Amino acid sequence: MRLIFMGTPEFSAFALRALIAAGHEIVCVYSQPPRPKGRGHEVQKQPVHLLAESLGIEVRTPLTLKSAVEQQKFAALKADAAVVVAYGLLLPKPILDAPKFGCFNIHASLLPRWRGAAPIQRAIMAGDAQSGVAIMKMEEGLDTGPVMKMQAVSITAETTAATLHDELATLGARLMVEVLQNPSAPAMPQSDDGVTYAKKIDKAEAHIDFSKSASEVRNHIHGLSPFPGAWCMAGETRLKLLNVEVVQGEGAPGTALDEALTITCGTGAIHILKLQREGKGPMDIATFMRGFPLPKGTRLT
RNA sequence: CGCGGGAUGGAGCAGCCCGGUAGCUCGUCAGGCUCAUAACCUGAAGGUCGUCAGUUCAAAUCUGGCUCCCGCAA
Repeated sequence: MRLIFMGTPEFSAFALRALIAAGHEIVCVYSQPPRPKGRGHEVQKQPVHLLAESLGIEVRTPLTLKSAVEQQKFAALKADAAVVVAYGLLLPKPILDAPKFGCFNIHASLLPRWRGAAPIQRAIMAGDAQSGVAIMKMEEGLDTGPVMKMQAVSITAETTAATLHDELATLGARLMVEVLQNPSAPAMPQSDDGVTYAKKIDKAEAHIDFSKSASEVRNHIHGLSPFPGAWCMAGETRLKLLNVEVVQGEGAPGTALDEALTITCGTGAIHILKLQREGKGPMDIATFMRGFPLPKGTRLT
């Protein structure tokens, strides 16, 4: 099929690769414009932008799709369908209606739970037992369209935002390819029950609160791992905790019970498995301790 | 020109301020001890101290450029 692809981050890139591998013709890619970011505030192109460019596909980066001009340019592509994955712009009705079969979206949650911006992180942070991917036919509302295909995956004690992201990106890409084999198949409207919204992650949320239960602390850390990364202070040094496990133990919240960074929480304790100190790369706990010993009794705040 | 930390044997760090031929923890290899061990003992190998230039009798250590990594902030 002649497809328009609209996406921005790495999550979307998985889908773009899969669509191309499935033999679809990508006539144009829409992505968020390059923005100053990172150290030095250098202007950087988005992952999907870079991928499309390397494949020789035309890339458009409009600031909005509300203008009639952009809408005409979009319609002029005469696409069979548009695939939208974490694009970052609202699609006005004229855009949604332009492609022959409409616009299809990959969303990383079991809709209607976790509509919105950060479904992967929110599912883990909330302690959900399951997450998943939904392919929906897009409507004007925020992630409200009828679902064409949905598949669940389980969230375990080891799941982090990174692992779930990759798993769902791969799964979502596969499901989208399947849906496009029969784009006019019936879709199931979303239930009105169980609707929740996944708010954007606020940096202020990333500070670890050891007074919560061990499993809550773990969910918080894993949901934000590795980005933006849940953190705490060890004296003057900022530590980003990446992987932890819940273990037995009690004491004043935030206290090291041993030399191996077992830290007490409100109830129970966590054992740190992987972390990153400011200015350094991620490290497993044994390696970290060789160069940065934290004695028993150390308080993390 | 957003702010800042870092680059030292395979890994993680110290040493740099107060220049003088490199140290710690671990790993590796060999041997020993032990019923046994991620245990313990003994010994060994392994580094042009990121890179280029400068200052100096002498630079990991001081000065300047470059490359790469990371934290914050956006």
